[in-house]
Amino acid sequence: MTKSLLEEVMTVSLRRGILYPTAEIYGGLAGFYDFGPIGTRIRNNLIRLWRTRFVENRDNVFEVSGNTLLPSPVFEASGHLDHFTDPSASCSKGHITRIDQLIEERLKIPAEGKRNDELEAIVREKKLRCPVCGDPLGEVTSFGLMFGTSVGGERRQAFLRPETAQNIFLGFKRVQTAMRAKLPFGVAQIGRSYRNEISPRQSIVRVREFGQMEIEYFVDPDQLDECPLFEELAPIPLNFVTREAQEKAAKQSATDFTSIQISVQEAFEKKYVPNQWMACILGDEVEFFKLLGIPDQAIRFRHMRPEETPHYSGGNFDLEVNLSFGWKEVIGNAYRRDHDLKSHMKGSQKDLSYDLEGAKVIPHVLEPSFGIDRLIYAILEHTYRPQDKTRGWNWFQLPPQLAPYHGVVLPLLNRSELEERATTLYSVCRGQGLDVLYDASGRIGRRYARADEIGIPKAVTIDPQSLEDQTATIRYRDTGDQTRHLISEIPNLLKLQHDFSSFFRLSPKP
RNA sequence: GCGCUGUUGGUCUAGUGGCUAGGACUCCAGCCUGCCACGCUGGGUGCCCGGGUUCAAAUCCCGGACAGCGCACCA
Repeated sequence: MTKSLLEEVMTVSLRRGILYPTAEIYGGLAGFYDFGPIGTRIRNNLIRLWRTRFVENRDNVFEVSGNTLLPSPVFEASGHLDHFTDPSASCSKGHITRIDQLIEERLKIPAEGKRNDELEAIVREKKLRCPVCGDPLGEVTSFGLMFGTSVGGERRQAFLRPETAQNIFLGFKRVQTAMRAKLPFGVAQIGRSYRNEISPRQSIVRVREFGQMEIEYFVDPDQLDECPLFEELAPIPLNFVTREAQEKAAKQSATDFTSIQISVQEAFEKKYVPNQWMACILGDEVEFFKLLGIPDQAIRFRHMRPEETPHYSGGNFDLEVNLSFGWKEVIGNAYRRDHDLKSHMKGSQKDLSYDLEGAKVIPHVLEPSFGIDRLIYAILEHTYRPQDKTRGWNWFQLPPQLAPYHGVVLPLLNRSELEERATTLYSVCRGQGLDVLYDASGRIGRRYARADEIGIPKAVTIDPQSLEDQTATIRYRDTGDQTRHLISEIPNLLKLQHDFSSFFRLSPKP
C-alpha cells in the first residue's frame, strides 16, 4: 500500500522535528500536536509575515493578546452555548447533565438524532431531574464543542474559547478609547483556540487546540463600500465559487465545484460579495498567499451556503486550499454585521457603541480568521518535493521567509583550516542576526540533503580556494546551482533578497 | 461517536506461539573525501498500553490508546 501524501509529509515532519503528537510517549492525545524546533521556526516565520502585512504595515490595526479562558456569560451572549453539539441541561445548582444519555439510561428509549426541543419535551413530560442533586433541569442546550472548567474557590464556570474573536469584542471599547481609534479600524489577535471536535482528522488540519490569526475590522455601516484598500487591491484576481455553482454541482452530483475568476473590483461591483470591504479582504489574502508557496490555482474562495452560515451573517467566504484529500477551509471570512457587539451589549449591559459625531453607531464587523495549523499543513504539502530524481531526496521548497534557517555553513572537508574559516563565518552571520546552521558531519552531499529536507534555501561552502582568495560558494536549494562570492559579502547575500515591494506597499491612512 | 484497516529501533520495513527479533536508510564516532545522502570501520536505539489464554505471547483473544480512510460532526 502506498503512502498518502499526508502520511509522507507527516513522516518527514516527525523525523525532522517539524511536529509530533502531544504527549507522544504516553500514547498521545487525539487532536493535539506539538511543533518541534523546525516547525516552531516555520510557525514563527508565518506569524511574523502575517503580522508584518496585516498589522504593522497598517496604521489602523491594533494587536491584542487575550486569555484563552473566558467566563461562561461570554458564551451565553455570543451564542456558543446554544450551538454545542451534545444535548445537555444544567440544574439550578449548575450540575450539567447529558440529556440524551439520561433519557436512554432512565427511560430506555433511544434519544439519538432528536432535536433539543424534542429532548426537552421528554424531560418535562417524564419529569426527569438532575441525577446529582435532584433539582429540576433547565433548558436543553447542546454541549461538547467547548472545553469547560471552573475557576477559583467559587468554582465559577468558564470555557476555553472556541475562537479568538470574542476577546476582541469584549475589549472593543478599551481598545477604541485607549488608541483613540477612528472607524474604520481593525483589532488583530494571534492566539490559541479550542474545540472539542468529535473526531479530529488529518494531522494538524482538524485539531482540538489550534492557532488562529484573526482581525476584526470595525466599519461604519454606512461606509462598508468605502474600503481604503480598494484602489490598491481592485485588480487582484480571485478564484470564486458562487452559491449557484454549488447548487448546480449538487444537482449534477458533481464531485467538485466550478470556480470563476473575477477581480476584487468585479466581486464588489457585481455583488458577488456583500460589500467593498469584503472584496478587499479577499484580495488582501490572495496577495499574502503569494508569499507562502501555495500556487494561485490551489486556492479559491467559496461563498458559504445559507445552511452553513449563521443567521446573523451577511455572507461568509472561506478561503479553501486544494490539498491531497480535498479542498479545505484555511481562512474563514465572515461579515458578522453588528451581531457580536450587539450581543455583548445585551449580555453585559454595557454600551459598546461608537460615538460618530454625536450619533451612536454600532460598527459592523468583518472578520478574516486564519487557521495557523491548517495553513502550515497546506504550506508543507504544497512545497513538498518528493521523488526528486535529479537530487535523489525529498525536500521542501519553502519560501525563504518561511524557511527555518536563512542558510547553512559547511566546510567542504574536515580540515581544521576549513573548519576554522567556516565557524568564523558562521559566527559572523549569527552576529548579524541571521539564522544559520553549521554542519560538518558527513560528506558534502549528505549535508546538502539535510539542509534541503527542512527547506533551507542557501548553503555556503568553504573550500580550499576560500583560504586563498577569501571566497565561498553559495548553493541554491531550488536549482542546485552554485555561485562564488567574497566571504565578506556572504552575510548580506544570505539575507532575504526578496521583492517585498508588493508586500509592503499597502499603507492606507483612512 | 460508528465502521474498516493498521501500530516492530529516529524513519521505512521482514518476521515466527519458543535460542541473543533481521534488514535498509537515518543518526553518532573515527578514517577517507576538492561539491550533491549510494568510500570504509565501528556504535546506539525497537515489538503501542493493559488484561486474558499458555509451560511460553511481539505473535492468539479481549479491552483501551493512537493513526489513516469512510459515515456522521465541524455554531
